[in-house]
Amino acid sequence: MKFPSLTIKDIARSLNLSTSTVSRALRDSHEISEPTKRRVMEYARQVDFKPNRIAQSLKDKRSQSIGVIVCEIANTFFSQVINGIESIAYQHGYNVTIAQSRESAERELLNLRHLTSRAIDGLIISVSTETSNFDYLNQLHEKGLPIVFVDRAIDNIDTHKVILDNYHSAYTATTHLVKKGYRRIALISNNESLSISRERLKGYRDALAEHGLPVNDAFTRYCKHGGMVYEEVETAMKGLLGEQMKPDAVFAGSDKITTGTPHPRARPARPHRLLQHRPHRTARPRPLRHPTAGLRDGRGRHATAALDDAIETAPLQF
Amino acid sequence: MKFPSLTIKDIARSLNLSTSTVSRALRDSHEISEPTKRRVMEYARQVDFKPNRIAQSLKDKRSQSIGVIVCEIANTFFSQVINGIESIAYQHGYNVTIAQSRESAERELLNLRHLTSRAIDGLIISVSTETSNFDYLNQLHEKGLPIVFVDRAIDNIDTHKVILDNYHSAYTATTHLVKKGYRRIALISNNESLSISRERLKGYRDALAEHGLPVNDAFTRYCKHGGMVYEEVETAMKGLLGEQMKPDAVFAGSDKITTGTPHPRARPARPHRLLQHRPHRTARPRPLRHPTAGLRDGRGRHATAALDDAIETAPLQF
DNA sequence: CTGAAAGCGCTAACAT
DNA sequence: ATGTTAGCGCTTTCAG
Repeated sequence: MKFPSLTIKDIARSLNLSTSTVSRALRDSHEISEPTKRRVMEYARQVDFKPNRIAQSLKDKRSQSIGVIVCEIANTFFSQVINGIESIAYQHGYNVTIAQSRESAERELLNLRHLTSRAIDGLIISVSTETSNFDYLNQLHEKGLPIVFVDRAIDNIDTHKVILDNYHSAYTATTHLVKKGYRRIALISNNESLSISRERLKGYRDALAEHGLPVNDAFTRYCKHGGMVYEEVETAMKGLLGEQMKPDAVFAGSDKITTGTPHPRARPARPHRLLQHRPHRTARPRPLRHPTAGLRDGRGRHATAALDDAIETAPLQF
Repeated sequence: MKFPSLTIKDIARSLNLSTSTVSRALRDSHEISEPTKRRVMEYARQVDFKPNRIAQSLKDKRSQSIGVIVCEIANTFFSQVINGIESIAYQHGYNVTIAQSRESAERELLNLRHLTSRAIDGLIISVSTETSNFDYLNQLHEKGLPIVFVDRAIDNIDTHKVILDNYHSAYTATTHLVKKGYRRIALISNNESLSISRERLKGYRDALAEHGLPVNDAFTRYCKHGGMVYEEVETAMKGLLGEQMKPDAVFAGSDKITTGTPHPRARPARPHRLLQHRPHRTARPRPLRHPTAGLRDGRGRHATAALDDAIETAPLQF
């Protein structure tokens, strides 16, 4: 805050001590006598002294805050993720600063720059559907910024990732449709570049193949914005219905696509079956390649440990 | 971030200039010659220089970030509010740091202390159901921290508030039930101390009174935690059903109470009618009593203006 | 055990 | 037009 708040200097003056003594006393240093400590602590309590965290950050290059970037907060999935993150972060004295990419690679980059320049101790990110250039993230990672991916990860960056078992879930979903008797199962997927899309695609294709069904490329349609733009889902659906052999079922690759999938106007040979993708949760944390040894929290725990917790505990029920 | 990132000093050294010249050049000051400016800018771009915002904050006592405290992020209402806030904040170069009170006054206070000590330029808060002591908020307000209340406001603090027309909505809802022929309309309300509860209660009572129905105190039950705790809703409902003259309809005072209201096991004389409270939106900003004149954004706009925008544009559809 | 002084990175008043 | 210096609030050598 910018309004006059009292500082260590003020305390020092009032108590006729040096700032360093006050500083040390407040941090309960062993090199300060008990009486002095008490005097300082007591006085600090009285005047409700709060150390300026900004100054502390400048000094020891830690901000005690972690940045979170998701496509959209008002998305049940992500708001729950953020809930979990905030919860654990709070327990460890961390602040959470959030930003939305709105599925735009450009905004994501701007957010990234903004957050990192404001000094975050770690980053939790679910990349936007549009993101295809990972240079900046890679740079940050190589510079040692602890990064945790949620849901949408980047293959080439070797760091902690909390992701779903996309492959098997898609496989199971597709198999379900097959067992129900559907034969021409289409897939409306999120943007191709996303790891989750690729994995789900593979599960879908494998399921078809293993059940002796043909894998028709025309039956896979992509939505660049993951269904955020209504038209793209409509286009995908219309495209499918324009096929000579129309699909008799559609596997919608994600939430937004499901809810956005337009009701087909053209009457299909058989009513369409929309199956929402609800993968199981799997967490597979891997050791960080860059341990960033300097970063520890109050308990001496590695800073990234807090991030791990944050993610591990997030209620990823999708 | 804590890893070595280059500073103005480094640039100055490389370019054989003084740090102040570099600083001024980067901020496009008129007192720097064009050639020098270009040289500095160009070099800064090359090495991807990013000013340390922490240092800037320390200098000019502004953090360019606003704090948001809500009871819970994973609540459609609030996640949408936050969405709007982040969106506008982003446009104005502000960061958003969020914290959850989880309807606990204690956590709220801790969050408040944490956020303010980390220097936020403004606060947007929806107080917890539990909050009854507003001293700290008042203090902050009097110190000049710009505060905006969302949804749940505090009467005594005279600042911007974005609230719903609780009175009329409750009146309308109750009237609706009356017109449907219900006569013994109960109210399960959020905690009594909340302004929204009081206003809704008033609307409910007035509607009953004006339609010639008795206002029975036993027909109003409160949930301290606004329905976050399942038992409290159950208790309230059981209490109502335990009345000699059971209610024939229940007006649930908020989202969480609606969704949490247990199905009555006891068979009522007539099926219960749950009506969810969906007030219209009204924003009634009032001029700040403490203009905190020093606070301006890049465009010279008053800092609180940004906060206003943030709120004004938030999709408060409830 | 306590104090003086330097420094984190940046800005700005004050020289030149 | 550019450089010198001081200072934001805190921590931390380094000296007493």
